[in-house]
Formats: sequence, structure tokens, C-alpha cells
Amino acid sequence: MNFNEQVYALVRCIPPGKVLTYGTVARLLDVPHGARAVGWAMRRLPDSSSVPWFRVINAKGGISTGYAENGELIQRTLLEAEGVHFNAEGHTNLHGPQGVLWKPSPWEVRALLDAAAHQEPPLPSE
DNA sequence: ACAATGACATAAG
DNA sequence: GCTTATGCCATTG
Repeated sequence: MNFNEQVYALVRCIPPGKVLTYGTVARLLDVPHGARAVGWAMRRLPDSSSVPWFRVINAKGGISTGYAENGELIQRTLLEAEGVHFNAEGHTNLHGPQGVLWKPSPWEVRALLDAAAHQEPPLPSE
């Protein structure tokens, strides 16, 4: 199972209205410093992918896209549609009372990764 | 195998 | 809070 497949499997399981940071995704995959690799996995995703890439943001709670001119706007709009609130500074509240950061239990993560490993879903490369 | 790159993260100034 | 510098991982030439 490739690293990016695990990333996709995990991102696919992010519930609507919740988000994950690149670093968090990496940590959930037992790669504490693989944030950049996560970003790479997102970048190679086609827009038509079934992976909710828009639910992945940076550690500041802001949009870090650069895949397109108006990518930031697109991602923000998609998240707003799911109830994710952006403040004037352009970032979501990851913690606090309205924290939208998804915090799955370790066993959940392992279960979904195990399921993905058994399914071996086709890589959505382009 | 080596060097460079990138939707990142963290520390320091 | 913002800008720089360094570290990390996977991928690519």
C-alpha cells in the first residue's frame, strides 16, 4: 500500500463539516513529518477525483492551495457549503468550541486503512 | 544513488 | 503577526 493511497483513504473518510491538516494526516499515518508528502498526494489528484481534497488544509487553518488560480476560493466555498466557518483572517477555527478539526480515534484510522489495504482501490492518478 | 521540488510544519529573528 | 531558515517525506529526472 503506497503512502498516497493511505492519504486518499483517510481523506475520503473525513466527515462533512470537518477538516484535517496536512500534518495531522501525516501523523495519523504514523509519518509524523510527512506533511509535505501529503501535500504532494493532494496535488496529483484530478479535480474530478472522489477524494474530498478540499477538507485538507494547513496547520494555520487556512487554504494552502496553489493548484489553480482560484483554487483557494473554490476550496473555501466548498468548505463553507459544509458549514465550515472562515474568519476575517481567512482561517478556520481548528480548536476552540467550534473546532472543525476531525479527530478520529486511532482504531478508526487503522480500521479504514486496513479496509483500504484489502480493497486495493485503483489509484486515481489523473 | 544524488539532487531538486512541493497544496507542509516548526523554530527563530 | 510576518519573514527566513531548516527539517521531513515521497516523487521525479
